[in-house]
Amino acid sequence: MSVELYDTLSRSIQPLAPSSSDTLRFYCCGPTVYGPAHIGNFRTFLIQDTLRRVLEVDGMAVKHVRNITDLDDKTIRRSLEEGKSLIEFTAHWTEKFHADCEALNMLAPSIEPSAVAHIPQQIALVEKLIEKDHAYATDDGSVYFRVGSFEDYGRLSRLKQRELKTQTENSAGEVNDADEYDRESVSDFALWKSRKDGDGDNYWTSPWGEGRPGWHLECSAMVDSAFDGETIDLHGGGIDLCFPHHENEIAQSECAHGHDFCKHWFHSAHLMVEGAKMSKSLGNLYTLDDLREKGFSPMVVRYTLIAGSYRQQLNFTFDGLHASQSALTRFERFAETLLAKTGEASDRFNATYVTAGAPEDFGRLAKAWDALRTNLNTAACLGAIFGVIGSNPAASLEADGARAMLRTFGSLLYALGLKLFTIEAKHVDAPEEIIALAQARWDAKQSKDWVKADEFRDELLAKGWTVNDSKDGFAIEPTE
RNA sequence: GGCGCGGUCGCCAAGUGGUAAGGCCGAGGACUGCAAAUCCUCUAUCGUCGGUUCGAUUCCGACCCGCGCCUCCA
Repeated sequence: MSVELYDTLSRSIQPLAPSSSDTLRFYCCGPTVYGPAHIGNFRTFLIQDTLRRVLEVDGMAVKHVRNITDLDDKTIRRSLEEGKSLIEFTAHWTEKFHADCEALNMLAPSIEPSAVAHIPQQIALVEKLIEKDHAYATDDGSVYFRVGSFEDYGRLSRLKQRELKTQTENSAGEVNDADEYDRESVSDFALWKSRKDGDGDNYWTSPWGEGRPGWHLECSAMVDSAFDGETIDLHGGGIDLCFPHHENEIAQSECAHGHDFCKHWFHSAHLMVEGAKMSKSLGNLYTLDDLREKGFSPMVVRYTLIAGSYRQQLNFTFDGLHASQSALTRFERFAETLLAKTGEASDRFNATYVTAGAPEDFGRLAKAWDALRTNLNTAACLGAIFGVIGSNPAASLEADGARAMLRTFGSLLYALGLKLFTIEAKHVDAPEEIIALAQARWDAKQSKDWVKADEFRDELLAKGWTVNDSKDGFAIEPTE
């Protein structure tokens, strides 16, 4: 059985396989680096990363390309506001993005092209489209794609050209005014934007004058560049990009090359936060750092973001985050139980067992592995793993059996991108006074003076500290 | 209006034409001086109404409700 995935274009689940060569060509629309990425962005990137890992464990070679959008209205505006060059500004946020990706245990893409580094390719693509009469320059030096010249336009999102042309206002109720931009049709979109005052130094010379590329064009050019203009096998992105971004990518690339742009489209649903649409004004737009400050480890965030069906909206809540934390702890307990049988230490678990090398037989965890290969059903996979954990399989295993199960469990964790034993403990240093109180309580406890010991505990509690005992000592932490 | 997704236990969430995985929370138990942590056990007939069928949560139809996209938001 190969890996199967829902395809937006055919509206059906299709097996994934490289069309030519033996490597799957996989392109993802990456982040716009004008600030820290939020968890909604990461949900999409994490799902893509998880799919890539599943393919890898399944034995398929994948060329994974994810671009950096460093040239658009937002990056230009923000960099100017901060008085930085575009390069300097976007380099900073690209670096931050990389750090977050690493924390979330995401594999680095095979190639990570940037829009600014592909200006000549973008200009060449526009020239080709003008040559073939699919694009036209306007008096102000902009170039537009002539949507009416591409019969298949709207195929991906199932929007009919006729309806697009007659649509006179957008969802915000703003009028789509064709005249303002000198476009032939309101549905025509910009390939090249002529230089505006607000662009600062961010303009390039082109056959149509100074200006900069349009956003949609960037992806088409980077796909060409990374994959030699060949048809790609799989293209991913958030569902919001389906129209118009991906529709426009298809139009540009197919009109320029005369062959299919992409075979299989992979769209992930959006994230809601506490039941509401994520937005800055609601104050529910979280970054990874926000959650870390609240004490949630990146692995807990990853678990939360991939635990639900990727095609369904995920409602991100702090309840959910806590649930993930508990679930991950149970994974760790399970691993520890098995490790106890093999006599290995838990700190070697990730390096030894969490690898892309798949066992021939997933044994009792076969159901969990099959779930991942069937349209990336992470929820069913996790459920199946817990089903096995609940049956306490370690009880009847000797060292060899435990090792085999650790290997299959580890492969699943690799595919899910989850590392165990990495949860960052909240470590808060207690003041002297608190430590003294806790020590006094411990001493009272040692002399079996329970009344006194409890008094000390109440006192600590009143001061906001909780004390927990273990076999040979105590730990204190701020009460939640 | 167009395109699309969804309504399953308090919360989250799989799934199948033959009588519902799993996680969290909660309850009970074990352990512990008491707690905490951990372990064990327990909790649903699947939005409404029709239809198809021996049998539907799963297929079809209608309806109700929630949500996303519809020109540059992952």
